[in-house]
Amino acid sequence: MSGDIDQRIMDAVLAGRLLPGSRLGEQQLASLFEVSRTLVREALIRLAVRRIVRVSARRGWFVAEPSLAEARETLEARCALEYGMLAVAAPPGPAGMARLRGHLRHEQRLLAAGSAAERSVQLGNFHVHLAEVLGNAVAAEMLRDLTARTMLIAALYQTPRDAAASAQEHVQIVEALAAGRMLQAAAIMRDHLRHVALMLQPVPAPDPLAALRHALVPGGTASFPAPRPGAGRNHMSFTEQE
Amino acid sequence: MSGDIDQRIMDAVLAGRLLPGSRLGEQQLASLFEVSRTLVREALIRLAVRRIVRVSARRGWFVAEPSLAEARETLEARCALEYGMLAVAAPPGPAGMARLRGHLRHEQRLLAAGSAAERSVQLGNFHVHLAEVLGNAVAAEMLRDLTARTMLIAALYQTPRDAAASAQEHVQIVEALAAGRMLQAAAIMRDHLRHVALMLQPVPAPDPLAALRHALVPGGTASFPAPRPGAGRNHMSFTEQE
DNA sequence: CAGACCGCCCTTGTATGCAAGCCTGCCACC
DNA sequence: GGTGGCAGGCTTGCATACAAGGGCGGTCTG
Repeated sequence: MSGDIDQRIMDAVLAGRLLPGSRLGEQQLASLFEVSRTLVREALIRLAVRRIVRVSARRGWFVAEPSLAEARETLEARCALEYGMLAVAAPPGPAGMARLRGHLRHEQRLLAAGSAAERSVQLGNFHVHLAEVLGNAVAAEMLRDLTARTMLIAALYQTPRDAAASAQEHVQIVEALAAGRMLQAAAIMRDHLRHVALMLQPVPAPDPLAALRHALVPGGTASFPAPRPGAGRNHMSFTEQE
Repeated sequence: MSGDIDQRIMDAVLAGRLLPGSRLGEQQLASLFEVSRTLVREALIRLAVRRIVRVSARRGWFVAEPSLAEARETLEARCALEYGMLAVAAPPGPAGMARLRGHLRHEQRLLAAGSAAERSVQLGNFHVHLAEVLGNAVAAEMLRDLTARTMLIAALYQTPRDAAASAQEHVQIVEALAAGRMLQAAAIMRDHLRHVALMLQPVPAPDPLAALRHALVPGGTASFPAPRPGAGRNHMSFTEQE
């Protein structure tokens, strides 16, 4: 299949098994998947268009590391899209509401007993499902990519935000939807995403040069670029399941 | 360069030199650009992710022909995104306003003397520029693709809508922005895009089997899929400029 | 001993070769 | 004359071979 390898890599990213900056060697992946470099390369090209990976010419492929500015713009774009989606759309029908409520139950289940990665993924999927329920597959697809990028952003910049708080805001959105108050739902969504954006921390990761940099530049923090977590280090841990 | 071929093909699509359904043979393009099939193929793969082209396995590559349902969803997604973008963002600064006004002048110039294709492209670019002026490059990039897809949609379904009307609505949006009335601007944008959506005509093209289909299925129109305009026919007309 | 230079190795970039499938047009047969 | 089958050619799909470039380590020199 065509999108097979894409999905395998995507899954690993979403599950946090591949962190931002992880190296993705073409030959390495080809051996792992037992195909030629051609198919791996095509998959990586597709993922690059979606901004999940990036290629540094003749150096290698890496899981994307969105800059802080890009992170903020991504969340702002989500804010615009999802706010507008709710403000413009008609309230979902009973079937749609049932589906959303089912997803909320799923979220609660994972809050009680689930890995952090699972929780994050499903909290993101809420937004995709919402778009689908509102009848817009095109927006849903855009959100699928945007939420995936949000996972990378969270891995880089997000302080351990309480997943329960996110889930609670999802509940409020669904309640507003149930009452047919689309503008209220939109407003909650806007604040929800802005909350996430406000939680972004400029300092992305433990920095091996932190002590030295601090000693040399006690006041400013912007003089030296800080390397990404494990940039150049190999985070590969696919843990194939078969 | 990497995105070189992509852009050449994209330009041809935007200019209307490549219509929806046009065949894009790998070897044909490779000869034209004087590269191997590899690079052409990679470019086509990238464009496929962006939904500008599609591949039918072992049959060939074609310029995308969005279905009517997909067309409506694309416009609705744009509606959501652009409405939300305006509703959520802060008013642009003086430099941004100047840039928008400059683009409006450009539109007016093309209305007076410009090809239909040029007009359409620049009317679409207004939306991209707007996103950039509002400080969101991520949304701008999404809109770049969405407006391109809108060109394909227009080629398939749009009745000759007066370009002047669109341009006039752009003027109104910029005026609202200048007054700092973001919600008003958002509302105009929403209606603007809904106007376009309402103009979509279910019948995409002359259908050589229309008589036969009508004779066999007088009531329903959904039993037989209708072939796209010139499906299988070759619309290639790159008219290289060099 | 420190620093700079050089060469090897590992990476991606590009082209090409071969395999597989589909469409079309011809031919034989009914 | 019409219809079914078959084969050839043209298409993409995938693998592999080769080219080009950068990083790193060793070595040589000051």
